[in-house]
Amino acid sequence: MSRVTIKDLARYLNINPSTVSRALRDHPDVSARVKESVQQLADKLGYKPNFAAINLRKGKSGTIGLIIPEIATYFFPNVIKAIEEVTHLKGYNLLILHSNDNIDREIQNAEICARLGVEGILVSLTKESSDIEHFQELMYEGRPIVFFDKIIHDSLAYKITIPGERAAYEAVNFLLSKHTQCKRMAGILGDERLSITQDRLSGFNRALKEHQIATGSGMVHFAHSSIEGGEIFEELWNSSRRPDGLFLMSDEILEGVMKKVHQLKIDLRHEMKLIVMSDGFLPRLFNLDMPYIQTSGFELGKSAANLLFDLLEGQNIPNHTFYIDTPLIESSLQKR
Amino acid sequence: MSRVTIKDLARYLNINPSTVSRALRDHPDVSARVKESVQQLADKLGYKPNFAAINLRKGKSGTIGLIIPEIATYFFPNVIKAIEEVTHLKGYNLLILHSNDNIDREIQNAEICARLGVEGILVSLTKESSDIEHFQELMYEGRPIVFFDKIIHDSLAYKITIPGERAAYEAVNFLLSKHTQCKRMAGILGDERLSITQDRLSGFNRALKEHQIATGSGMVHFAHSSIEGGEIFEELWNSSRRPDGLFLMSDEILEGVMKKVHQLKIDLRHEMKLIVMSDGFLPRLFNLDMPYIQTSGFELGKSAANLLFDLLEGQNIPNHTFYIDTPLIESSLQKR
DNA sequence: AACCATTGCGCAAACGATTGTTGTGGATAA
DNA sequence: TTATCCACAACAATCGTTTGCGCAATGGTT
Repeated sequence: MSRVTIKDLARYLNINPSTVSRALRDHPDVSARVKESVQQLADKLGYKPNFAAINLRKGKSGTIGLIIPEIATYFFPNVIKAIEEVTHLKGYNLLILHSNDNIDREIQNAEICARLGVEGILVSLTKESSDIEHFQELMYEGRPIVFFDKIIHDSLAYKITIPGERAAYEAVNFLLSKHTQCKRMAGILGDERLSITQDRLSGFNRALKEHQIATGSGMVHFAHSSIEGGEIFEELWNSSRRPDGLFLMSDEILEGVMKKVHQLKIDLRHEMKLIVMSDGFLPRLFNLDMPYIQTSGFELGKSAANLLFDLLEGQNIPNHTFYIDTPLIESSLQKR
Repeated sequence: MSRVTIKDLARYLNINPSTVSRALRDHPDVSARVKESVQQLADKLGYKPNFAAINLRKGKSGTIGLIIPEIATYFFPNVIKAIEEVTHLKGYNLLILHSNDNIDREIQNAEICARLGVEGILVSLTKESSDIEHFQELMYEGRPIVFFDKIIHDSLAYKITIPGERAAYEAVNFLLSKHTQCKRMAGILGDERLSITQDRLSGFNRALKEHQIATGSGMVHFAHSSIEGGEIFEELWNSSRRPDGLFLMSDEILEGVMKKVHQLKIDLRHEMKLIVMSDGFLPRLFNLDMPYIQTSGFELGKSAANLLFDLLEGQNIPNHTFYIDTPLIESSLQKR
């Protein structure tokens, strides 16, 4: 592909390719005179190193792989952006593999990472992933892997996620305590198979228990899409036992709920308090006086990428599990 | 990186690497017996081909590059998703390079594509890109490039974009004609440097001219951020010559406007008609009876990727400029 | 003047896979 | 029996770069 090679330069200058290589990499064994002439010719002829050859020779690819279950969501674009920023800073390239929430594609993607020789991998699992078997091989080969966001808790791997239990607890606790004093809490969560759903569910339940509210039937619902989230909200709203407090675990669910709110022309203010786990975009978009737990995809991506590079640089990191901060924003009206 | 190589298999079976290679690729020159034993051993030892070696030998990378100015927007996540789908279908990998709306990074990214030997490139330009000089070299080398969305019109390259002039014209025309009969139109557009802004501006002006409305001062504004879009809206709203029709060229601007609408508790319905160019997400989120021109990032991404692969497959494509469909949705309430 | 250390460069072997050419043994045909 | 052909594998070169080693000059030290 790239036209002019080191050999070409060498031929042209009547010197050995090895000298050209060293000259270009500023090796001390090469005289300044030669270095200069090589540089000049390289510039003139537009020499571009061939990465495939370098990778082959060095056994490195200068690339890190990012495997994500979905792209077009509230969360992942910012994750990608942060990761891209870090990898670029470190002089690496980013290969993005999309699993489309499909375990088979995830396995394929792990394969691709192996074949391409990516040096490290960042993974957010699909709903369908119940283990990380398919990454074992990569890990045996000593390639650092960091699992983030959607993870398997009881794995030995490095992982970094949102402290879902704590955050959900805090959220629900906020609605149940002094400020708002909700009496009848409900929650709409995401796919049951996801680690983040289970985390947040635990926190939700702990808060209810602590406030001595029975975690009875009909209080927790799982939505598998934004639309289903809206439908569940409608049912809750029309229920004879309409809750006065509602916990939503994600922006996707909030989206569904808000659509229903608009569609049914509901005025929530005096009827039902909402609290969400969100990056803040939707809450601030509607300019509602809504509390939320801020979950930053950007921060998570950044931390995951930094952790990966620490590992790549050979740092010994005894702790395998990390959490990022998730502040409670009491109102989406307050400026950040 | 990958542990076991063709050489290892060959040594183990006491045969030549070339035979192993052919056996694995099902070459007719290899007997069934040998093929089978090679396959078995390869499976058992978990042989994985080394892409760097293959790339080097074949001069191909199996990778296509995607260069985009921004990730976390309304538009690009869906573009990426579509492109990823197509490339995956074709058995290629996708390398995503982020220019962060910075011309220097864009040039860097072009470089990286060259070095890595990507086989084809998809590019959406930054605001700062005023030419495509930095892609010439890649094009000389015969690597197909497709520019999409944010392009340079008077370049000879392959390009595919939204028919912004037509679409904006249609949008404004819609507000000015029978249904709504707006009399005083204004427009909020994006960064003046972008091709898509200029396109849409032309369409806007043409529609005004055709309806014999002076395209006087104070009617067209350029917003460089979502927030600025909101501020311009506020000014327009409070202006003594408040427009009764408003054209917004993107979701980013609509976002800013809607925030203001909520913040100022404005009821637009009888005062000001809006029309937007949008992928439909925001209009449907608010459940407003809002017309919009649908601009689908997904469709654009898909078409761009397909065009690139047509080129890669050596098809002769005389036409260099393509447009995607942008239907007028008369109300965001109607189901799609 | 003989010696040693340094400097600067070439040589050649890798990295892992592919591929054109050559070689070998056995079957077939004359 | 001998010439011919085919099926199957081995050989070797190659992709572009890197790197350990060797070896000539060079210059400085006794």
